[in-house]
Amino acid sequence: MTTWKSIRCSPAQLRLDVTLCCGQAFRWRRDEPSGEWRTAMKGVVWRLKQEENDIRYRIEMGKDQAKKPLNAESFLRDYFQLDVDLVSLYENWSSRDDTFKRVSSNYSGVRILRQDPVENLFSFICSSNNNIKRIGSMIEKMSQTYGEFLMELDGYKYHDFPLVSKLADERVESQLREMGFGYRAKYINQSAKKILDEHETADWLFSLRKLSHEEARRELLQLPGIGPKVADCICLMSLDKTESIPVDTHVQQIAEKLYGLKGKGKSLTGKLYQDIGGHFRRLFSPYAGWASSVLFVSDLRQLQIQRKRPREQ
DNA sequence: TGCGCGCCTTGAGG
DNA sequence: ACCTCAAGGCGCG
Repeated sequence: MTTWKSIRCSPAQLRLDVTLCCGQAFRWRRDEPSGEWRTAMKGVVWRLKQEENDIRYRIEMGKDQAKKPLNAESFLRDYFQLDVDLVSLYENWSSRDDTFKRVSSNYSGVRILRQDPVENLFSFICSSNNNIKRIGSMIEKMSQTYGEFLMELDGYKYHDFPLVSKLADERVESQLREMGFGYRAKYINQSAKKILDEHETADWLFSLRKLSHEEARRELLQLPGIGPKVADCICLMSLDKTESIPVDTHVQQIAEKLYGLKGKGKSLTGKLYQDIGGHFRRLFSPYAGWASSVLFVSDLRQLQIQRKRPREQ
């Protein structure tokens, strides 16, 4: 039986509410009324709660899931990259850029997760021309359908994220289409097949951590449904490329409104994509991707609504 | 090679 | 009812 334990960690170093629902991971859910954040990973259910100076945590295991030993604390330290001192980074970025200083003051504790590349990759194939809310429900359906069932907790069924081999099955494309995935259904199925065909196992994805940003990016771009932006998301969020800057519509708007960077038209050309990334890298290196994610969060209307909720009652 | 354009699915919000 | 937009990618000219 597991019990609650805690890791010393201030909200300035990590804010669960913003970090877990700002569109980098899509399977965390807030449980009410406990206020816990819950998800399934590595064969167990994770329960987290933010306290004043600690992150409290515990894991739940199903009956036959004591297979492999799992050090929960070291997993969480790795997943949240707690060795990275976020407070120092904010100070550094703020000292180098007044705009960041002003904008970030309302968004402390926004941290890049070190995710599983498989989940990260297939989640972000779903992200194209889509919104965070719907991406979340799509990933949820995918996990319920193809991921291993772990256990039920408080009436909710928890599944691991699907194995690549499950997503490579012939029937997956039509099934995902029926589930409302649209044109992304084909990309998911084809990318899964291609990974297994050309690289034997999904371990290949983890091996990209050892490559440079440019090399890893070039590999990812070979997969269907993965363009420059999604490749940079994967590089940043699961492959340790801290300088990777995914430029989406939000980052583009911030670059234009707050930093005066704009192209000739309103479309995001390859040149503008590189200019924006280059500008932020000059400002915020070597953790430029982390800094740009803070700016990204500040532009999310979805979060601004959520932030007001607790005060209204 | 680089760029601009239309198209691709769905569903929430205006 | 109709439009736009949402962490875009692809194929074409």
